[in-house]
Amino acid sequence: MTKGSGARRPIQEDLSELLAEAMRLSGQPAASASAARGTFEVPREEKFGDLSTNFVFRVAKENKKAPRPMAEEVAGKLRGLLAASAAAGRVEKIAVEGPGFINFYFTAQETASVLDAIRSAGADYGRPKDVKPKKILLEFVSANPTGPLTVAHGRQAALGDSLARVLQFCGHQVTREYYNNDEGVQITTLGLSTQYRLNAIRREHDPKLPENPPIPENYYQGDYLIEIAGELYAKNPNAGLDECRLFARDSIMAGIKKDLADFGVHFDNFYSQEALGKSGKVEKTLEELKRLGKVYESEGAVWLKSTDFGDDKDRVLVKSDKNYTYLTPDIAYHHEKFLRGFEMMIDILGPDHHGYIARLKASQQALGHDPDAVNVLIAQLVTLYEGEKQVRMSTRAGEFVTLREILDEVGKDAGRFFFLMRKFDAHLDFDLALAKTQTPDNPIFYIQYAHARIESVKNVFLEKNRELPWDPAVLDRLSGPLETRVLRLLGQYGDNVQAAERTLEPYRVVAYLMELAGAFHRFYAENRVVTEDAPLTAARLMLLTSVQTVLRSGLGLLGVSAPLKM
RNA sequence: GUGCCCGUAGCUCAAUUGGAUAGAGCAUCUGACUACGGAUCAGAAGGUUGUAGGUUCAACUCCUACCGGGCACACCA
Repeated sequence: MTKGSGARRPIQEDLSELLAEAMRLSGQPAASASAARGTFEVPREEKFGDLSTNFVFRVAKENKKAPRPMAEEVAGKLRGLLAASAAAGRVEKIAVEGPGFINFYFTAQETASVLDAIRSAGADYGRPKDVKPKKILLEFVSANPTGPLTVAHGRQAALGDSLARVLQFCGHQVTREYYNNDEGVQITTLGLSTQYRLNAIRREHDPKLPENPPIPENYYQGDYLIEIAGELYAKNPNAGLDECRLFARDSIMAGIKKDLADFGVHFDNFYSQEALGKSGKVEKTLEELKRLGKVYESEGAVWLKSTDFGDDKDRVLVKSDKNYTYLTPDIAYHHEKFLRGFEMMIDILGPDHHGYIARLKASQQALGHDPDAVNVLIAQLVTLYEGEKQVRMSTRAGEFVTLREILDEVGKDAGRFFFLMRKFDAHLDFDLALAKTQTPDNPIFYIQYAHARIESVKNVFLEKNRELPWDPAVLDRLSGPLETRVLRLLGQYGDNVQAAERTLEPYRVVAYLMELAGAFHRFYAENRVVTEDAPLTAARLMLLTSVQTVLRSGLGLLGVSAPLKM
């Protein structure tokens, strides 16, 4: 068996050395291969070749020379050097185009060699090689256990989970954590609201009891508390306030965990704020800040000097009634993240937390940590549509669309996919009607269908053959434009994954998969795969198998299934 | 009022973080099944990138001002 060409080093390495040498020959000193390497990119448009460099522009600027003639000269040297280099036979053409770009066009064999790489790497194909592994704490959802998860949490859950998958795929060590805000004012209000509902139920059973007053405005209004109070009534009709609080809190949290599990999202750890408080770590952190001289007392309250670290005003940590603000335990929590040895923290929050970022980072800097290690991603709001019609959402009177409803309506795959389709900092329009349809208009089906369709073709072949063929010698049969387009995209998978890792944006994987699926469908519409021509059949089956591998890998990064049949 | 985000084709969004003639999908119009899954594919049309300046070989991208939309500005969480 021949050794796969995927084991060869990336062609950029060879080309950057060549380029540096060509620059030297053209009388340009200080042109290092490493400087050249960073300038290579895959051109946006296919007609500009497989790889492109704008290196000449950068050098021309320093030397105040016209880029185009300089590029011509360098390209001439490159052509001369190519034959004797490691890249010989891999590059078909070197051309100067536009204002001075040098474009490299690969040979058909080089383009098709990606299939070898995919076959030998399998599920590992596309894993970036030059990513420095980090210990990352990814905190997301972290919804207060005062009500069921909403669509907004759904988006955060899909984003966080997919991001974790991308980061792990790139070699990072990721811990998924849910900060459980299980004590404090909101939970107290939850207890009161539950008690209110319990009283109402008690009165139904015993009309002699005094009538319930109208429900106070600041109480949680949702019907889910009536249900929970009903369960509590069955267990203990005379439950006191404390029992109401704990019962409702734990019952809601159990529901949240169920929703997350059904959405395919699991956490490594649920970090309890209550436990944090009891551990004394909040006091210790506060002491630490005092020792460092970052807090002061004024008007009976304790303030953090966050303005020293870029915040627009100082923040209260201990109120004049001696209670902590929300910020204080959260500072201790993030301090703990550093002490637990995490090098990078990612917090996914809703848009209402925008103003929170500066003070949180300031607090960590005050404690001597690197504020840039804390990455806060603000996931923008989701607007639901049913076709053209907007689905109204209102937190008023406890009316909102829950994640559970999304799950019931469109399912896990379509739900996750739609939440991931856009950049997280852009508003998301979620069309429930579209997510439910099984037509090519629906991008999730378009991609999954490509995967299932390939399986179906493979099965047609396997009806008459024992196993799928693999023969690198026939790869030159994949030279048409539609095949080339697919091959090129396959080669770009790793770059796209790495872009998702660098920008913390899983939507890049979504966009890539749509492109790959499209290129496959176009190829498939024009070409019959299983024919009498055995080498051609083999070559095309190799192409399809590789597409399937990459589709499965990419869908895996989104947490979306890759069905064999639909 | 102050700060942050956004403004790209009729609609929803891209544009490799400063690169080449600003690209897709939907919708519209015109086409393709004796077919391994038509649950698919091809073509046409659609733009002064909110406006006006600036920075440079090169600006949707960076800077300034203005216009329009969203969000945040608690001893709430």
